[in-house]
Amino acid sequence: MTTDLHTTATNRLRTDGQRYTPRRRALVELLAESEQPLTIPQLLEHRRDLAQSSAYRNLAVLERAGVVHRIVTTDEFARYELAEDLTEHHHHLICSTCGDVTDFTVPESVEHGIEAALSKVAKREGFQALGHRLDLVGTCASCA
Amino acid sequence: MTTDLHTTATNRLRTDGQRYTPRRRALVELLAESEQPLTIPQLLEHRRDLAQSSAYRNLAVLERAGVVHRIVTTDEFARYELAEDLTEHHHHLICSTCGDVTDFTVPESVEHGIEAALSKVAKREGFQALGHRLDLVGTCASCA
DNA sequence: CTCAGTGCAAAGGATTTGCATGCCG
DNA sequence: CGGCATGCAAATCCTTTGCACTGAG
Repeated sequence: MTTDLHTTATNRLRTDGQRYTPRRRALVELLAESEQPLTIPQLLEHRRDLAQSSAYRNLAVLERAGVVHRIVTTDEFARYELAEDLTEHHHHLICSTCGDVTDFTVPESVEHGIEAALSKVAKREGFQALGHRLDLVGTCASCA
Repeated sequence: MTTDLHTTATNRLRTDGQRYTPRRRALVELLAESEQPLTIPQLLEHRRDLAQSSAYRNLAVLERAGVVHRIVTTDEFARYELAEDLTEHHHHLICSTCGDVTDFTVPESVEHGIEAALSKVAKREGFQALGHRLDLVGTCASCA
């Protein structure tokens, strides 16, 4: 299961002509262990041996290969998480005060309703849908 | 109706100890006329007489006062739109290639399902919900 | 050897801020 | 007059890039 993740990562990188190096693997592991998207400073804090510039570069490579996903909230840092298809489909609680992000899921039935409505819109607009994003914005427990 | 918008803006700014100046009004008018969120370069292009720094400052003031809302997509610029309660509740089609944003709405029934599911999650997490955000991410007609 | 990956330091670029001036109250 | 709003230019700070070095094949 965990091996699968790294195998998938290896394959996707290879498709993009890239290698799955120790640094890149470290980043993927950190993201896999975390239950919330992480900023680069957070990643660097967990693994002091990672160089900042390489982290930025490697995350960009991983994103191009479709292994990780970059999300931008309102605060100054971008956050990274594993690509949607490597995790469960989930949504984000975004704290508008501190910018922190927490994951959550909604019932299948709600998902279906959303999907149906969205695909209708996409068709109407000539938009090629890749996925949707449902976030709940508010104030987290610690900022309240 | 249009007057209402400016009256509301005036009041919200006043609450925050701010004035509704001509520059600020110009920004609000531009956003109200547009059917999609605009970046600051776009705003400046429409009104060449606005200074960049003042635009940034005024939009920040307007955001604090709850008159406009700032959204960040994947491209380098932040975008602004009127605050949710000054417009219809709507969602965004976000092009992951060019970063452009288009508005759309979904049926009431879908909205209700979403709201119900989200308020349940919020309660469980001790999260104080301010609103939700549902975006469809993909490739727009002109980038396809 | 070759070439991608890495780290360091310097550069980029959207956004913010300092400061002098202008204007509303 | 007093203080906020404005414009210009300079400063900030996340992110990207140049360059020399190291390591895998």
